[in-house]
Amino acid sequence: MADDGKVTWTGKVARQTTPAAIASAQGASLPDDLVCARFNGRLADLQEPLIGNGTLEWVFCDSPDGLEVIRHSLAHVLAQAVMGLWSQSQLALGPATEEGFYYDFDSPRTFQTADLERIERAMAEIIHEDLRIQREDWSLSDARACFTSPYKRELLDGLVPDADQGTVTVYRQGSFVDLCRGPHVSRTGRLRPCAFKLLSAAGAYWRGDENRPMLQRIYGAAFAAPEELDDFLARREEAIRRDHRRLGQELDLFSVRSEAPGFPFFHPKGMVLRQALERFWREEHLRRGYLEVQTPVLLREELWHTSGHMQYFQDNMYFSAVEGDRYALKPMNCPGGMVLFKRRLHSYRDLPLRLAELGLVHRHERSGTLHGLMRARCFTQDDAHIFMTPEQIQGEIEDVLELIDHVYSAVFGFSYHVELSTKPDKAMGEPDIWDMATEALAEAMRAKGMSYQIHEGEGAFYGPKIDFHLRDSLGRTWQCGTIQLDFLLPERFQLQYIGRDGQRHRPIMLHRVLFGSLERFLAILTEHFAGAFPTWMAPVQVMVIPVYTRSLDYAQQTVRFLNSRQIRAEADDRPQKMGYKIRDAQTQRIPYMLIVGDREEEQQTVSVRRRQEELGRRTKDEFAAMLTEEIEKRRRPETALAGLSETK
RNA sequence: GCUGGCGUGGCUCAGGGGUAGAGCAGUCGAUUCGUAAUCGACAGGCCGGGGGUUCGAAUCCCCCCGCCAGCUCCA
Repeated sequence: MADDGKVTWTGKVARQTTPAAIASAQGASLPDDLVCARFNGRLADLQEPLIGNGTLEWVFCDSPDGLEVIRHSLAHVLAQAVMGLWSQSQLALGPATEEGFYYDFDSPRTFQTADLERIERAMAEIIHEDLRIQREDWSLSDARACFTSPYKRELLDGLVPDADQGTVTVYRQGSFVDLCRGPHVSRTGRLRPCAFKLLSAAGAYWRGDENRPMLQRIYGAAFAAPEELDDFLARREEAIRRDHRRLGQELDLFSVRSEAPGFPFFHPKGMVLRQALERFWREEHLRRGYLEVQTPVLLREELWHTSGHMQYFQDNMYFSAVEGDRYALKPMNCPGGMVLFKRRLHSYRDLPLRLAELGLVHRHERSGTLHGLMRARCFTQDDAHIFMTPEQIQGEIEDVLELIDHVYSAVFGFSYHVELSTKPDKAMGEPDIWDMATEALAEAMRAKGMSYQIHEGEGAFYGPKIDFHLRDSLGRTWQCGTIQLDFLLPERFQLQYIGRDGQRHRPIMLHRVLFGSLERFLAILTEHFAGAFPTWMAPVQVMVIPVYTRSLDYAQQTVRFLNSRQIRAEADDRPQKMGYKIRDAQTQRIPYMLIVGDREEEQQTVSVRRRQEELGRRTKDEFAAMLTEEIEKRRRPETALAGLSETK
């Protein structure tokens, strides 16, 4: 057997032959990193009797499948450890996850952070004992008799037992027995080279249903090697350092206060970021034939009946009553766009009509879901509603796809993937309309040669959508842009245009956002750049730092010079040493520092420091020209990791 | 919303029945210094809010509010 995982074995398998036996027959002892086997495409334990002929592949711990099995086995070790410590606990479920594993318990013990360490030690002991992990086939009735936990019972009831044998698989390690599909590593000692760490304990609903009991879930991270776990933990630490709520505080960008939970306040510096983003957004849209509009935030309730929001979105809406009239705060911009389209009769010559709006929407979000700017109760959608004829659908979708690609890839340097979200359970309109709209979106993506995944049942209530998920510098993905094709709202609002034939026709509408939410996009950028924004966005682009107090006049003169060239520059006039001010500017992620002392003043130059890098002396004109170009081209830092958060 | 944890000066945190502390930031003064923290003084808090227990509560108990993690939900 080779250790590269590619070696396969093909042949007739006698009943009761196991992968382990085959490996032994090949004359090798089982290597430590062999996790399990894949027999005819299905994962199997090393000790599992194989049935029929087929191809056997070895699965090692460095493969995705191998790692998943290891994590799953660790979940069992966790369960065994918890049962050993608190035997009154009942087991629910414990699968592998993206980075590790978890197990859900119903336990009289409320797990505390301090317990995690204790559990970890118990787990290490179980691994040290090198218990055999035994797979067993049980009859359904035996299983029912053994597993008294209501959760296991429910799982048993949901299982369709093998039609002939009526058996379920059970795994045993020492005194611990768990109902499980498997596969698992053959002995707990096989987990020894792996690295794991228990991360947290928190509540989780049984089967993810908020109407069912809440269990306690213990999360762990696990990797095949200690270095990978270290990497993972380091990435987690970095994510905490970059958290936009923390940077929002440190860089004085925004805050959410208890006076308005979920409704963010933007500070002057945060406002500069917003405006930079908005200016950029307007440029891109005006260039592409969009017209900007603004629709009211508060509209009469009647309108929301027409749009279907009262029926499908009411739980997320805020209401108000004045002079006996009932109003709703808009949770979406589309109905306002509809009203605008209807303000007069349109000709086919007006189409496509692209109405763009930076619209502030309000949605009631449950308190536990709020998360800084990422999840707020009001946010600005960078919306557009494109009204068009059927023939224009394809071209319009393609144009939006291009716009989004330009902004994500070229300007911000994000990679992204695309999903097509289809009809949800709670949806308005007929299935054939949905099919038509979904197909049109798919067709546009095919025409552009884009690959996409299907996201079943995740569409909006009025139409299917294309979702854009971008990947940030820490490898996390965020849903931002969407394109939604809507045949229903134009119908409900009875939109019309006069066609070339002189007859009235119904337009079709495209909803789309690019950033999704301006606030959330800013949060993503904050974390992606670790607060070290590209110069064109930076709240303060240049900090002029006088070396001596006597240099302050020259520093202020330099600031005025830069301000007159539309550069956001400030002078640090505090009576502090230069190093102090440099450190401060660095901490504030200001992209450029200009050091000015006697030498600079004499020659009318500035000493340029770009973040940590000294660029030497330039004339003021040279520096301004260089910066203006960088700003106008909206150049971004070499890597998003530039100017990191740590203190030297 | 649910489960658990947490709320002490602008920020980060110590104190856990005897009446409030540090560092940073701020103000004032001294220091004139060349690429990541100069020194000193001063000022700043009804210890999230409301009830209760107690001679006495930041500290113990109850109820609210907010924040954090996870679940559920989502741009």
